[in-house]
Amino acid sequence: MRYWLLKTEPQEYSISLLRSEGRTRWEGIRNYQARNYLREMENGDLGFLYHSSCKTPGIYGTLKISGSAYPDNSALDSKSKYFDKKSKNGANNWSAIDVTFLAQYSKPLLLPDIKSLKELGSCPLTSRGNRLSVIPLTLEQFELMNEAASSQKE
DNA sequence: GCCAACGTTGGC
DNA sequence: GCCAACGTTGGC
Repeated sequence: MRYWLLKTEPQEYSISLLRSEGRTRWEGIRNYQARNYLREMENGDLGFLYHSSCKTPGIYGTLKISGSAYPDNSALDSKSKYFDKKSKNGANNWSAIDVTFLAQYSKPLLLPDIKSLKELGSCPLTSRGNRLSVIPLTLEQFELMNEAASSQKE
């Protein structure tokens, strides 16, 4: 069992949309390191949903990985915003995976609060210039952040 | 294989 | 909107 943090911009795909849909395809990853992490994911892994590029970046809820990675066909679709002209059927560089909604925090754990967790140790989320959209976490990091998020007052 | 130019990400 | 940081591209 592994633990992950998945980034999305709320205007792109929000926690409330994931909650209403229940399950979605996590597609459009166009970074090799992030893609490699998608391929390392296993059914039942747990993750956070993080919202970036918004007024209040932070962790908004939890999700579960469903199944394992498969080809991201949006790379082949010239009408898709994720189209990659270098990918072809049979030579598609990119992967997608399904995720299932678990919970939405009543109050998100915002980035300044995450940075204040000294026990977090080194994490790509809080290191300088972080741009990775799929981030692996240790069990300890996951539990620390989950408890910090769950124990927040309204 | 180096590295400058360019594009993108993401916090502020 | 700004800008630092980073990944990718492409000429050599």
